[in-house]
Amino acid sequence: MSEAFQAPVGTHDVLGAEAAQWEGVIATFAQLAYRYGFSMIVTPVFEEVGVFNRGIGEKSEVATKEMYVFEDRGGRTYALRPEGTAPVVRAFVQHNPTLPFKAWYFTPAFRYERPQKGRYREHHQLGVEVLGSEDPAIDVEVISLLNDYFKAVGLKQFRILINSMGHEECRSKYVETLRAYLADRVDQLCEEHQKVWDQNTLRLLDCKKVECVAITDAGPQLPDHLCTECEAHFTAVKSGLEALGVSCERTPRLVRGFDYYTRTTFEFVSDALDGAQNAIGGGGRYDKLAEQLGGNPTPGIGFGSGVERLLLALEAEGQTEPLINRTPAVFVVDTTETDAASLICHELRSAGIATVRAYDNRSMKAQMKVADKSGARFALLVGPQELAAGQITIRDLRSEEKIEQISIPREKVLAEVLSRLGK
RNA sequence: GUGGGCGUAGCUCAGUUGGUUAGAGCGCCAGGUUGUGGUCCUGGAGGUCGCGGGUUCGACCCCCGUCGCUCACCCCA
Repeated sequence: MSEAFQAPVGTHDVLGAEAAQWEGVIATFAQLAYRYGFSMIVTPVFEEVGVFNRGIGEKSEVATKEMYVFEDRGGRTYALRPEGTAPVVRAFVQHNPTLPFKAWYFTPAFRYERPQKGRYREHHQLGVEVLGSEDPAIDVEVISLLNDYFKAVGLKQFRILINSMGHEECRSKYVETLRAYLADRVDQLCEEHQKVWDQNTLRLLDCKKVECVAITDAGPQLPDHLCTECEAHFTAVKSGLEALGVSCERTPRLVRGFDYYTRTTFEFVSDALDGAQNAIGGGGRYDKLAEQLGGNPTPGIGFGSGVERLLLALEAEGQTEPLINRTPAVFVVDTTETDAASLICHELRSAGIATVRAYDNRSMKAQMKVADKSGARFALLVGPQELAAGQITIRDLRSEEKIEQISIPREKVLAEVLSRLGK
């Protein structure tokens, strides 16, 4: 046992019933993103470290302590992506596509942290990015998409927190005011922040310690420092969402971990999940990011949503049924030791019917047991009798009381199965 | 990075104050039913008790270390 390998710390294999759930939530997202006019984008899982450092902030927790950074054999320094936005913006800058550029993705993300419930070293995100417009209608569309998505997968107990960081100027003015205010009260902060309060001052707003909450509550507030344009933008987003019947709570404390955010930021939180890891999706505007990554100034907005967290939230709400059916329609039982099963399977599969079978010439009883467990609707039986008579026996595996089973000519099997499946 | 809990069959777990061949349920395989699943009955396979060291006449049990899992802090999806 000690000789066998296992998945690295903080990573997980997804298989079996869980995999069906993954397929369901991913397919639902892809479908919805298509409806909203997004195309899929695939970018490398690793990038030059600068892509992340410049975007999410060199002093941010994620960049300083949590990135998987490595040097390749050519001496280049790369990082495994800790989040999904920066790579998309990098690709956008590189290819300069027509605007607006709307892309969705499904990607793993890597952060070197201590794993716990709802937090892993490798997790997966579904997300979208829109580049090329600062129209509040886009903010509305992006938030509405995520809202529709969570509803589509059956999530009920979630809320939307929204805030505006203002553009660069509002933001830096506010940070200055806040720092000045805090400078006189450092000793009243929580132990941890007394040491690091001037490193990333905004993050202090996110501190849950009573000391910090009390001080920041009494201090200068972010909404009071927005310029008229930023406040107008925020108001437009808010009313746009209301028009769609999407309600959200303005949360001045909502300060997200990446430096690239400007103006709108938002977070979807699940009330079915315990406090610490309750964010199931989050994002915001990043109007300066394209520039920071060497492109033309281009506003953008997007979100990332954690698949593992979403699944935890669904489970916490008691919803464990996959959104997609992955049980086969037909199971072929063959005891003739010929290629009969192989031919039937191929014929049905070619006609679009999910068909499975047993292998290794097992007894009919054994094959029937496997058929039962497969969840297939029908079993097609071929034994020496059927082979000699040119027939196939079709048996309904779902009939609970009476056993329903008839034999039909071999050449009529496809038509019979299709009609029984209502196709 | 810091702290708590836990590592016994594929899974969920028992295992008496350390005492001889380590158990159950589920799952798996075979048979009962010489061609037919879901219920039932019988039998079987499967464990170097995470790994390494120590204490002891003797360790799954006690001690130390290590690896892993898990929960929390921090941070975030």
